[in-house]
Amino acid sequence: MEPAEEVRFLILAAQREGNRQLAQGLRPLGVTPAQAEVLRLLAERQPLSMSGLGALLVCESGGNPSRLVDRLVTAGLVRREEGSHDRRHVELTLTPAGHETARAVAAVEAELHAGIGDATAGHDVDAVLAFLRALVAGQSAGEAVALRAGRAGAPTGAP
Amino acid sequence: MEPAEEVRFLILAAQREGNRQLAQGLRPLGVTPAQAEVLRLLAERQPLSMSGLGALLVCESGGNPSRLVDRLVTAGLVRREEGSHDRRHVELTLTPAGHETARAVAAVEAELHAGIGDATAGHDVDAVLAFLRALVAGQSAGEAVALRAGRAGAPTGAP
DNA sequence: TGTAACTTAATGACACGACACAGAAAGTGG
DNA sequence: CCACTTTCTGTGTCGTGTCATTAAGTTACA
Repeated sequence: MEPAEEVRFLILAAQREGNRQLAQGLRPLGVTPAQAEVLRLLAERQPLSMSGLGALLVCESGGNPSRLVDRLVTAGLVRREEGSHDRRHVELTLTPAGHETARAVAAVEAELHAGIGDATAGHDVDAVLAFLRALVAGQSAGEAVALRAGRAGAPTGAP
Repeated sequence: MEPAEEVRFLILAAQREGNRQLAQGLRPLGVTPAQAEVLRLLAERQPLSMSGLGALLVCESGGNPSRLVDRLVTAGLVRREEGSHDRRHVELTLTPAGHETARAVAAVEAELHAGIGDATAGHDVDAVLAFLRALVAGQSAGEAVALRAGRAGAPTGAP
């Protein structure tokens, strides 16, 4: 199997297994991995509009996460209010229950990250980070990661 | 952002963008990335049972890909026949149209792999492969990749 | 032989994830 | 003030992914 193909399949496999593991850890909290990402993002950058949230989400690269947010509103974790000076905008904020859940999510994520660190001990993480950053440079999901990691703007070759 | 977390998000981003790109390339053929994986697998290892296929698929790590195969049967690309000596088994084979589509899929994949090679030129692919293999070792999707790549059996630490 | 355990595939339920389209609200030119 | 364009959000549709359950077929074993 050619290297690029194996990279592709390994990335797919890692995403699937990581997601499955995260979903299992989050199940007691009653949220899914995608919902958890919204909660963590709001906890850090509240308030956000729908499209502002969409630009920062790594899942759901394209359009609007309306339906994703819908379920969080229904679950009582997120508040959705009309913007005051522009009624097209929506102001998304966490409810107290949402804050609580976001803290629990952070704990589950920390556990997962520790597992990743253990499984890959002895490997050159920086080389892997550089490789993956180059792979997703200039694509919307890649930009979202760059924004989240504080490497905003032009990450590699996009002016 | 802590390294393990960035690895997690970059893997998610890479999977999403890669899938989007592949889906776009496959659209003229009328198949999705998941369906393409089935076609390529059958082209190489025909015939396969439903669970045999499931064990080799990187997408859909868990159970049986019945519904995935269903659509390929409906599209006339895959034939599904009852096993002769065990009627629980199913024999999956490609139709002539399926063979034709599988060849076209291979061309689209080659294009994607070339793009991956270009985007990551100058990086140490072997280090990345080793990292990712360690990350998914012992998990079903990881085993599937190991089987497909010919590194069957105990890939890293699983006896 | 007869039945319990196991394997295999199908299916129901729920939540994504991507695309395309619809519709309201703000800004813009005349 | 009125059409026109742009921006932002909501929604329909299709195809996964995952888990749990069901049903049918086969094997093991008393």
